[in-house]
Amino acid sequence: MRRHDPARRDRIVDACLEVVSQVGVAGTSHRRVAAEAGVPLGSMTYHFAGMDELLHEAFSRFARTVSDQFEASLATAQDAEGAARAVVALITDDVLSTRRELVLTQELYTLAAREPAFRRVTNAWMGRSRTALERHFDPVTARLLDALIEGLTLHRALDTEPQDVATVREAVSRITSG
Amino acid sequence: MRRHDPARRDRIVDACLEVVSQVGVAGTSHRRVAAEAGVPLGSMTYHFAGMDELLHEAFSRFARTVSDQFEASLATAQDAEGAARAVVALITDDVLSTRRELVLTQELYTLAAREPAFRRVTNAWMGRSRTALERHFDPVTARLLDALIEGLTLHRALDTEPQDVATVREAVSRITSG
Amino acid sequence: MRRHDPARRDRIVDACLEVVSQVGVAGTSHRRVAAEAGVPLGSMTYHFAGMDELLHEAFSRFARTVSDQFEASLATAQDAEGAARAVVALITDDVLSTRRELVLTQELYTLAAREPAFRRVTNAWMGRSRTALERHFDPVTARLLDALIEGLTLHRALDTEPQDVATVREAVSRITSG
Amino acid sequence: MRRHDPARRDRIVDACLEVVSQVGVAGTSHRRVAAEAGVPLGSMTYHFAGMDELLHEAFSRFARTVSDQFEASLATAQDAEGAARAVVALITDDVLSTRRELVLTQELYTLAAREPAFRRVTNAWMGRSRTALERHFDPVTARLLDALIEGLTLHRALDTEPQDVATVREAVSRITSG
DNA sequence: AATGAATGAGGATTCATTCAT
DNA sequence: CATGAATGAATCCTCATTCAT
Repeated sequence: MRRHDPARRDRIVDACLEVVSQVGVAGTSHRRVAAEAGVPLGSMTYHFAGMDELLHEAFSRFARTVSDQFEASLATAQDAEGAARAVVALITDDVLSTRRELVLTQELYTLAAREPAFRRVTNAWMGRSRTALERHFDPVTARLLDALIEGLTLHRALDTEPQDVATVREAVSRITSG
Repeated sequence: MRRHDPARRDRIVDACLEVVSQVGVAGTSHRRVAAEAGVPLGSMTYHFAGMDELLHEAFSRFARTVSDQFEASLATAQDAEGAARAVVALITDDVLSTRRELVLTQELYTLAAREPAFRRVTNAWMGRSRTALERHFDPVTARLLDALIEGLTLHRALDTEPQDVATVREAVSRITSG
Repeated sequence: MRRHDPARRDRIVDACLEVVSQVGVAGTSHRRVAAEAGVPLGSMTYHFAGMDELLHEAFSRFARTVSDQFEASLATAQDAEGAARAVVALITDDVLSTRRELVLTQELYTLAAREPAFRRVTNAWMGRSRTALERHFDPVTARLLDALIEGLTLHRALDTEPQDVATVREAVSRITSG
Repeated sequence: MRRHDPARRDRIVDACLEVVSQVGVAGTSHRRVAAEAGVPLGSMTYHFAGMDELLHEAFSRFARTVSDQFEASLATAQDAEGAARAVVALITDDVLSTRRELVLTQELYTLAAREPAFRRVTNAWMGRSRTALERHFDPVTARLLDALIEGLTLHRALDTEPQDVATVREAVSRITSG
């Protein structure tokens, strides 16, 4: 009925992320996304050529969102020490501490591990992270820090026993005082 | 026809890993695994209660295999320095350097991010890695090293531009000389 | 091919009754009904959420059809005596005298014995029968007559040796002359 | 292991009735009956040629059991008046008042409506009932009473609103005082 | 421009039955 | 004598996609 619904595409993309976070890429179907978005099933293949296109758009948005938060966090730091504190905070509090974002990140990496199109998404994401870090650290340290953040965040999220902040602080300290 | 085929379960599990590495958990079906293993479709749900049980067994085997290689690599090291070299070698050469293992690892993490049963698999894996590292490093360093390995391996695998060995060596050095 | 086929639902419902009458609820499958209706298998779960919904609709239609015949028969009666004659005729000639209707009635009762949703169908049916009878008899007699019809019809249908009309007439006479 | 387990057949038959009462003939399978009886699946086709044979044996036993109770109830009656009271009691209290027996009876009738082999079971049952009634009533009354019992019992079981005993008593009175 | 109706392919799973042991 | 292992057929259902409107 509504002739022009420019928000519809957006709504579908958001719904897609929600569905993926709930049932995984494996369980995500046009039907489920359409139901979640409240749009007719026929809309799906009208707006998106296929599941791959939809997933690509959804994960691009997801990566950008998380990346924005990362940049914003680091932007507040005045010096390297402040940046290090921001990094520790990011690992221990933020982003992937929520189940939803851990799940979506992993789903994206899984796609990236297999398909180049999604690897471009993760590469852009990693690129932005490093650029943000390079405002406070030298390129090598930035790269190492980025990898460390990745590893600590993941292990922290998967681990059953909680990792204390002191350990994270120690790790960041060792990498940045190279 | 063949009444007793004790190796059949094993063959199905191996076939499952192969299929997952090719088309992902999302694309893995009883049909495909059965075809890959060369067993009738009916065998699948006879030997395994469902897809979940099969995936669990498959990823448990995968984790154990990779973990064994990890332990074996570290076991040859005579001292901390040798262990550090082994770690660098593991990141730059071994295990996940192949696409197949990167893909399977990510698929496992994705499942672990959502389902506790698979998190137990990753936890056991992480536990064994740390124990192996603790034969050469103190517990905190072992834990940090483990996370670093994770992050570097993943970024190395996803990155388009190859990461040089020197950077990895530098990272390990910083973490272990804490 | 045919985009709009509004009669399709109806045809499936009719086909379902036909299949049930032939092989019973136990032997009724989407496949068989689809084949009988001449529609693709995929249509089945498109038009009906599941077997239960289809059976419910089919038996609702069946009950209504039989109930209509019952009402029509009684409507022609001018007085109680005529109604009694109509009842005798119903038991000895009509409705369940055919195998198909006996079978379907029993299948419905079997479902009703187990599932409340189908019991609502039988209750509505019984309600209409009694209302029709109450146009000629007092409520208690109507209720007793209804039960008697049920029992005589069933026994008549299951019995190997044919029951004579005189016996049925005698039964109706005893109940209505209370 | 146990070489001789003569009770096994019996146990399977009982388990079959239990399964049918729970999920209907439609849902009864060798697997379920085997599980209920605690016997290996292979036993099923060893002891019984097929599902039909098993069902036939099970329902024969069921009919005999219910029939025995019927006879026993009537046997205590000293005269026609006592027999009438016993009949009222049977309808209002006994046999089919329990869901399980209603369900099994309907399942049996459903089979009987379609297959002669099961009709022989119901015929034998009806025959015994009438013989029992004929010890107190003339043949025609016995036959009518039998049908009335059938109808009242079924309607009582399916009806949502409870039928009072007085109505049943009235019905029996009208039929027997013919 | 947008969609509801429709469908064939493929999904997991359950099944009765067979047969070597 | 009895059964556990095995399987191919059939089960219901979900799916992405097509197309007339």
